[in-house]
Amino acid sequence: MSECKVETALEILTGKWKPKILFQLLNHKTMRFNELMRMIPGVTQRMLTQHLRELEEQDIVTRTVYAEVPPKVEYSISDYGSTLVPVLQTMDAWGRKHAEHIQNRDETN
Amino acid sequence: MSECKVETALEILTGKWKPKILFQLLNHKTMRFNELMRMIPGVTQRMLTQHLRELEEQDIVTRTVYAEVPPKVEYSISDYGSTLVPVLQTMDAWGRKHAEHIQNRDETN
DNA sequence: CTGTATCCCCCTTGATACTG
DNA sequence: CAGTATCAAGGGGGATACAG
Repeated sequence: MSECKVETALEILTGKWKPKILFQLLNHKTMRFNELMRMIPGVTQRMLTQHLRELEEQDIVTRTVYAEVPPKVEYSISDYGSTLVPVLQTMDAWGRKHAEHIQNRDETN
Repeated sequence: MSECKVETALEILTGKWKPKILFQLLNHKTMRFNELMRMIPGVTQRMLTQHLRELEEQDIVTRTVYAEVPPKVEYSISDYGSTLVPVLQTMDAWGRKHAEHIQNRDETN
């Protein structure tokens, strides 16, 4: 690391619901708004909309609106967004090890 | 990713000054409090103390106090904290590519 | 179904002064 | 030198109601 761009990645992931959104979209490939609401316990319409908009603005998520009644909107990880997958996997793997670390530390008390 | 532990890693890195602190400690191996203050423009004593304490609590950073007058305290990345390095490198690498992506996107406007 | 619009609260951060 | 104490500000997030 010659100069720190970690924060650039953090900007994308920072937001209470963003990791959860990405997790859902990675697993289901494409999802509608209500589907995301159902799969992410506790999120409100307001926050889901806001975070999806931010991810869309950052080219991570693709938003597709179908001109139908009732409205239908689908979300998915963009091609560019998929470049984040290795990052997420690395963080996820470390997070698992860290959970063990915490447990070991607390057991020896 | 079977279940999302990305947030566990995010908890460690979340905090306005934490990436900067880790970046400095990785480059200099061991640093005193004032040295960190000088190398991190804009940080206040309060925030530097607070974030260092959190990183210490999470076993990422080691704090060594020397019983001298005037006081001398040294900070460094702990052995366990060094397991974070690959994560930081992955994020940093992606951050660089993302910077290019942004630039290309804006140039074509 | 897929959102907006308001209002409110809390938590992080910052500014500043003080201390062993 | 390496902090702590106190107070204030700002923004992220939540609750609720409304709309195309």
